[in-house]
Amino acid sequence: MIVADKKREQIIDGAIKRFIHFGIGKTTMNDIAEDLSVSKPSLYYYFPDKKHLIIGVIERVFHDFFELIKKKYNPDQPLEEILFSTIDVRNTFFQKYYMLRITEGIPDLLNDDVIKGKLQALKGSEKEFFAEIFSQAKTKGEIEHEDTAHVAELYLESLMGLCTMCIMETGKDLFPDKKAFNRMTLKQKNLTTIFVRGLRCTD
Amino acid sequence: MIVADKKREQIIDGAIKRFIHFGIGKTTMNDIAEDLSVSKPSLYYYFPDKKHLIIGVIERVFHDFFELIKKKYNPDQPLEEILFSTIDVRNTFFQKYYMLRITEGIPDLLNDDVIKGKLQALKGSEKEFFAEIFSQAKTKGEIEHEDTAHVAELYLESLMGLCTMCIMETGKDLFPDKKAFNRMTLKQKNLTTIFVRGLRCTD
DNA sequence: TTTTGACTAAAATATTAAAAAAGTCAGAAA
DNA sequence: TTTCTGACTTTTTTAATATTTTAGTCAAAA
Repeated sequence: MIVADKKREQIIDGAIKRFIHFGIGKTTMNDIAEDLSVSKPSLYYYFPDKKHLIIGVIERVFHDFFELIKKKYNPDQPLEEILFSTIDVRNTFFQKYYMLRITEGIPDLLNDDVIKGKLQALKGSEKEFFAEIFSQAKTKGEIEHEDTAHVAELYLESLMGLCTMCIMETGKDLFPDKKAFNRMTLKQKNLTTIFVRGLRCTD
Repeated sequence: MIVADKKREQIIDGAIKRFIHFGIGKTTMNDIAEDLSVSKPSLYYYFPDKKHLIIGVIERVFHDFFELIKKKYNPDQPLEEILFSTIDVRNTFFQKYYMLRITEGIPDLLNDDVIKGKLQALKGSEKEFFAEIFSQAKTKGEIEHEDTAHVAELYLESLMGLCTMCIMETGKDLFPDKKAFNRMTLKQKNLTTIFVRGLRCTD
């Protein structure tokens, strides 16, 4: 990694700190620049606009997330344990970076095509990784389902769906409290247990 | 049913028609009154305020929904078939009454305590009914899971979660198109298949 | 008991001015 | 040449206000 890239990463670090504390909408480029004791045009030297800085942040968070689940992944474990472990990692990240989600702020951040595409691609990567997990489990004879890519997609969407339900229950852009959060994790794990059993049985 | 109640139901009918077409937010009490060729105070004779008229609409829709799934429910069918049937009914209603969902309009309709309580109660009824479905399947020896109430809750939330994912994919308050809608239904059914198998297997 | 025209009070909307933030650029510093 | 900055312009948000629309009321009629 060259020096230039290092600086870029530092800016992303600074942005993340601000975003976590105040949310994307309430953070200005000036805030970030001041935190780093540089001028605003410096930021624009590394990022064409705020949107691309946000994309940098998103990429970083996902990258760290992928690193961690890959590091923790042990194909020798039973499938259920593997998935439980990823649920814990995912939810730790979810909690830590919750403020990034809050759409309040940038008007239509989620409607932006570039960001939508990026998120789509990252979701694709995650899907691929999970397809690999299910494939390995199939190779080990732990499950009997054919289309692992399809299964991975269904599984991930179900988990995310439960997560969204949890957020809606809490009430829009309120931070879900510890209790609601644990209930969500439990539900995700309960679904995982039934799901894994369902993949095991053929008939 | 007395004449008074009949009039009340007619008002709800009129409100539903408007709501379906323009959404709750864009519909005024005057609009509804004019459609029915009565004066606005007439509406207020039957409903203390707009909120209670909306509650009346919600109750009606859920009532019709429950009537239909109960009518279609045949305990002798395999569990999977029963659940498939309810998915179809649910999604038909979902599509028909989608405009009721669009929160755009009445600012914090979903944050209102009375409406929240009502929806909670109705969701509770649905949960109970599904717990009954799972209990019956258990009695028939089709599944082996103990806590049917818990299973019902998990199942329903997973389905709703997939639905929410579909809506988010389409993009906020845009009506999901036929294709996205069918994809959603398919996912819900695929999950159901795996879920039912998962309940069948003990280990 | 049910309905209404004419009313008030509250809320949504449109308008505008002021402030804040995004983004640019010529040129300095490394 | 690459990286950075002060001073600038343009675009967006925000705040303040006037205007319209809508919810909800009430005395009285059907």
